[in-house]
Amino acid sequence: MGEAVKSPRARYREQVREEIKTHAWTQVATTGASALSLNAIAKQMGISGPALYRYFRNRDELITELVLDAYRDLADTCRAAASPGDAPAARLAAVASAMRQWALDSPHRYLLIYGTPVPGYAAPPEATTLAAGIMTILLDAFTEAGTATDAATDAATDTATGRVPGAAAALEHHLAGHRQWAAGHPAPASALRRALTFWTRLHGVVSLEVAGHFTGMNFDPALLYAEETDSAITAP
Amino acid sequence: MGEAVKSPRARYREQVREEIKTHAWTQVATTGASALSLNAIAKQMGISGPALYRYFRNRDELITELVLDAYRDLADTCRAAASPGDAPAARLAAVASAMRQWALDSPHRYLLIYGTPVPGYAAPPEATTLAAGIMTILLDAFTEAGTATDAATDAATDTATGRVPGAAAALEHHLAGHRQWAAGHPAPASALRRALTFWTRLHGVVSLEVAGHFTGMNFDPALLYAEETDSAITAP
DNA sequence: TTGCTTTAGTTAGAAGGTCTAACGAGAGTA
DNA sequence: TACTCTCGTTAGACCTTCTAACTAAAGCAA
Repeated sequence: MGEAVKSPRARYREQVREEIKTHAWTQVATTGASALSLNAIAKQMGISGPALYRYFRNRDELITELVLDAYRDLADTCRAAASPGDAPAARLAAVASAMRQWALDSPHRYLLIYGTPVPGYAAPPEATTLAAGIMTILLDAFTEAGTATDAATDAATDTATGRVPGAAAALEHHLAGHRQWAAGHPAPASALRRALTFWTRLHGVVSLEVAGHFTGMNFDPALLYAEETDSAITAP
Repeated sequence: MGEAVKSPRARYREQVREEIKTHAWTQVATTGASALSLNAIAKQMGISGPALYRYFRNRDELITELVLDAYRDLADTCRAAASPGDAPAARLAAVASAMRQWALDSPHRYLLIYGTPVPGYAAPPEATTLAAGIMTILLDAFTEAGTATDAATDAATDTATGRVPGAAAALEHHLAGHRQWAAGHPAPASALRRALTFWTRLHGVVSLEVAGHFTGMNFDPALLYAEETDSAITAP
C-alpha cells in the first residue's frame, strides 16, 4: 500500500533481479538446476561475476527464488484449470491434465520442485503455503464429489470385493486425526485420503516420465496418466 | 570362465576400484550424488586426486557404476522379498514393503536411480536390463494373480460403478500392442497394466516421501504407502 | 551548487572442483 | 637381467562459488 511508489534505485534493483532470474530460467530449462552457474549468467548480462552477489546473497537464494516462482506458476496453472462452474470430476480431470502439461512444458522446472533436493538446501516456509494452495483445489473438488456419490460408493463397497476396508479405512482414520496439512479445510477424511492419493499417483507417473524412465519402454505415457487420473478420481 | 585366475595387477586394480566405490557410497549416503567429489575420495584414501583417473575415466563413469550397483541391489532386494512359495498378493505386498524400506534405508541411493537425472548423463543399457528384471517379478505375480481372480473381477466390474472401462481398457488395449518392455513375458494385458501402475503408485509415494515433501504435513507416510500398495494389488 | 552517503560495479584472490600432460619409480614379465 | 607396463606423482589449465577492497556514480540534502 504505502510502498506503491518506489525509489528509482529500488526499481532498478527489482529490474536487474528479474533479468537475472530470466537468464537463470533459460539455464534451468536447458541444463537443469544443478548446472546453474552465476558466472555464466553474469557473462550473458555483460557484467562481472561478483556483481550478481549484490542481488542474491548466494546461489541457494537464487534457486529458492526460482523454486517459489515455479510453485506459484504451478498453483496458478492448477487454479486456472479448475473452472468453478464445472463438476468436481471434470475439474479434477482438468487439473490433472494441466499438471502433466506443465511438467512436460519444462521438465527441469518440474524437477526443481519435485526432483532430488539440492544438498544443503531447505525449502522456504512459503513453498509449503503454496503447496497447500494446490492441495486446497483438490480438497474442494473431492469434498464436493464425495457428498454427491457417497451413497452409491457405500452401497458398492459393502458388497463382495475386498476393496476400501483395510488399508484405506486405516489411512482415513489416521488422517482424521492428522489433518493439519489441510490448513483448516473442512474436508471429510475420505476427501483427505483421495486428494492425497490423487497427488501421489499422478506424481508417480509424471516424475518417472520426466526423469526418462519410460524412454525405451515404447508405450504412451499419456494413456497411463489418463488411466491413473481416472483411477484417482473415480475410485472410492 | 577362462578368466577365473587373474593377474596380481588385475586383482589389485579390482580391489582399488572397490575401495573407491566404497568411499563414493559413503559420500553419496551423506551428501548426495550431486556433491560427490573425486578429490575428496582421493584425500580419504591418501592418494592424489588425479590418481583416481587411472581407475575411472571420469566422474560420470563412477556415478554410472554406482547407479548399476544400486539397481542390482534393488533388484536383489525385490527378488529376495518375493518368496516363490507365497501367493501372488503376498509376494507383491512383500516386494512393496521391501522397496520402501530399501528407499528409506538410503534415500540418496534411491534418488540416484529415480531422482533428477544428472545433466549430461545417460543411463547405460544394463540399467534397462536390471529395471526389466524387477518388472519381471511384478509381471509374474500379476499374471498368476490375474488368472485366479479374473472371473470375480469381470463380474464385479460389469455392474453399476463406472470403473475399469474407459481409460483402463484403453491403456490395456494400447499395452497389448506395446509390450516390448516386458521382454517377452507372456503376461496378459491386464497384468501389464497392473504391474505398471503398481510401479508408478508406489514410486509416487516413496519419491515424495524421500524428497521430503511430506515433512511438515504431519501424517504417517507408511499408512499412505500401505493403502496404495493395497490399491495396486487388489484393484481390478 | 556543493558535499555527503549509499550503492553498483570493478579487480584480485582464496578455496574448491574436474581433468590433462608429462614424468619418475616400481612391479610384473620375458 | 632387461624390458615393458602401469601406478602415482606434480604442474597446471579451466571451471566454479564467494569474499575483500576499491572506484565511480547516483541520489539526496543543505
